[in-house]
Amino acid sequence: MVRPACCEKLHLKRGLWTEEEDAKILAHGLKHGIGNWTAFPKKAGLTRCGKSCRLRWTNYLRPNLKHESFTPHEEELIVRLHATIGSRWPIIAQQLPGRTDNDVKNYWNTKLKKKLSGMGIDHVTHKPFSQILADYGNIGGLPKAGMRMAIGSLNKDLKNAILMKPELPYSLSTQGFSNINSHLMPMTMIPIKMEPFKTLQAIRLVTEASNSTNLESSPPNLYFMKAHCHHHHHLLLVHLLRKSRQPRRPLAGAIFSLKTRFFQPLMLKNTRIKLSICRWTC
DNA sequence: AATTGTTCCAACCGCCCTATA
DNA sequence: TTATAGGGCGGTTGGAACAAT
Repeated sequence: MVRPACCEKLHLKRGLWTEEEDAKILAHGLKHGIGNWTAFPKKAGLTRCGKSCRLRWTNYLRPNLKHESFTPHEEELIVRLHATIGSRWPIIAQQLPGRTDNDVKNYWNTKLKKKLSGMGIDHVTHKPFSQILADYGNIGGLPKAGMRMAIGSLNKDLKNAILMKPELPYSLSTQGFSNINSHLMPMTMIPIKMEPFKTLQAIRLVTEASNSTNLESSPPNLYFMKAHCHHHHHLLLVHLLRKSRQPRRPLAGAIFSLKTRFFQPLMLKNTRIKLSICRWTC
């Protein structure tokens, strides 16, 4: 059966929203709920496409949204999370009550990128420019320990993975950003309240792996994350075997636990790894 | 006061994944 | 299994507001 077209844009209004249109969305959304966005504009008496209505609602009109400026604490959280998982704005916004992914993305693009650059920090790698230059000078001389390896050298690289350092080399204060050399702190010293960051780190690693793995043309890729669970240290080794862009074909892999010393099968349904999967691996 | 340059953010675009028929 | 719609997401843009000249 063929469904009606979702976004027939011909003759539909675009651009900035008027107060009258906002009032219609609010009145209908609060009274009847959202339901199907495609059907929403007609029910609410709007000549916009459903996608446009959804955007207006989620980014501006829905209840409990904050419209005031970002606080220093929110700034710091955004930078830390971006350093951990990159531009996964919906996940970052989930940690900031009342903020939307669009808010966070805009704030990053207009303020925080410049602020980091002004501090001499690269907003992509979150490393000082000086360190990037130094690393660049060492290309070819250092192994990519802990990120990529052959199966035959497992023991040596397990050791490297345990010593893996966190990615963010600085912290932010209420007065601005300040460097505290926290990159020298081993992952095991991160307080227990930082657990969500470990989970996010896992998302980043697995996502990077899934983006770069090609079974046909390159050897299997192995990626590490370290995690604590019930006072036992586990080294989780995610072994990705399949490029995930193939629709409906799960990403196959395995995790290795230092506690059990066994590989366990791991199936990742798609590249956009959800938090629940990473919690399962812990 | 007029012009030009810059900043900011709401909204759009296009791609992707999932659900459904 | 395939085709299609719905919805989520990251990147980008248009234009209003503000600042500088």
